[in-house]
Amino acid sequence: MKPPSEKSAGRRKSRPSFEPLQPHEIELADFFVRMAGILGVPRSVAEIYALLYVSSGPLDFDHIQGRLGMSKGSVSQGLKFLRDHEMILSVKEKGARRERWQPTPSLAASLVALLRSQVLPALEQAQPGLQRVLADAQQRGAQPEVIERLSRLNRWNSRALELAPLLLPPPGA
Amino acid sequence: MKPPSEKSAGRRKSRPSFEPLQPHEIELADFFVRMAGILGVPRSVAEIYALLYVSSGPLDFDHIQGRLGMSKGSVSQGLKFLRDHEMILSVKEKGARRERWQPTPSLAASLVALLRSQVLPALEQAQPGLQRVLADAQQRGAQPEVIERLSRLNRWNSRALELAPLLLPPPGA
DNA sequence: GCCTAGGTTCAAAATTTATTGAAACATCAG
DNA sequence: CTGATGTTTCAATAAATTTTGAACCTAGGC
Repeated sequence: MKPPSEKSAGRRKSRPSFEPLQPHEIELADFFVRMAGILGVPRSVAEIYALLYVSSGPLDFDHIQGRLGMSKGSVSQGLKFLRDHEMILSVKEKGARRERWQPTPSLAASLVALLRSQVLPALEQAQPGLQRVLADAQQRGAQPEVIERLSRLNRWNSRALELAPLLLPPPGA
Repeated sequence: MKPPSEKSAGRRKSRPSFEPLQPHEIELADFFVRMAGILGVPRSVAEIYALLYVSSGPLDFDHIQGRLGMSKGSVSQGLKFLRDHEMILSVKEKGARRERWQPTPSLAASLVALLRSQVLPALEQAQPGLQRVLADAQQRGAQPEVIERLSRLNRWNSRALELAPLLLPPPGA
């Protein structure tokens, strides 16, 4: 209820008002959205990443929300996803309360981390089940053709699990 | 309305009645469903593939529908998808009307074809857009950091397009 | 402690995607 | 041609996923 004592001396508080995405920004966002779609990553996440990717400096929460015109919830969840997959970094300025975000230096590394997080758990979880399916088939005296298929599947799974830590190292390298 | 003249001499016509999936079949289906999910392939498609994969001989439309308990439409669309991506082969017996299906010999090749069909079009379609975004940034005198990022993205896209036909050859090899 | 800027959570709403089933189509035997 | 079998199409429905927004935390300044 109290009227603002200062007009707008530099720290605006009420209506930040961000401009909508420019055509070139939209184009890049479309690209990221499409690519993300292949991996099942939601549109909002791709949009956030794209915005950070074309922006010169790190952006804070409100900028992202404002420029993309998306809800707080989506921005929060999107940043969480990108953080969890090591696709963005926070740049905290000393004495400042807000965090500001920028893309991780290597997009390649980011993608690898992303794939890793999707494929690895599936492979690991499948391991015992696949072995059981093969054993079962052998026990039942299934056709050699089927046994062969299931064996190959098992070998693949094992090899993939062995190779994974080499191709997709967690922290060090 | 006419009563069956023959009891069940071998060709049953009214109630084929297929048995539901066995535990070991379900386990394998779960694996394929999970993996397919990563690539955005629908559950029903993965289930069909899994069933063909554990089955000894080729299966016809009705068997697939019956054992998976899914609708005609889903089976038809699923088979179309698998056909289009060269993941299954039809084995037509001479004189028989129905087609019978079995998985392509190489699952690896199938997966490659699948990836190809998802990623390549996206890369191709993105090419001009990405170039435009980069040109735009240069023209606007954007930060060197941003220019560098966009350049790298362009180089990647180009290289991926060059490599694609080598890694993922369409017919011959 | 108390207040507030900054951010998270999560159930409900909106949107997207997959599945169904009835009608249309195709192909072959007679 | 006719009738039956085998398959595809596609609008309607169901299911899964994403987005929203309001309530709820949390840390830091006073």
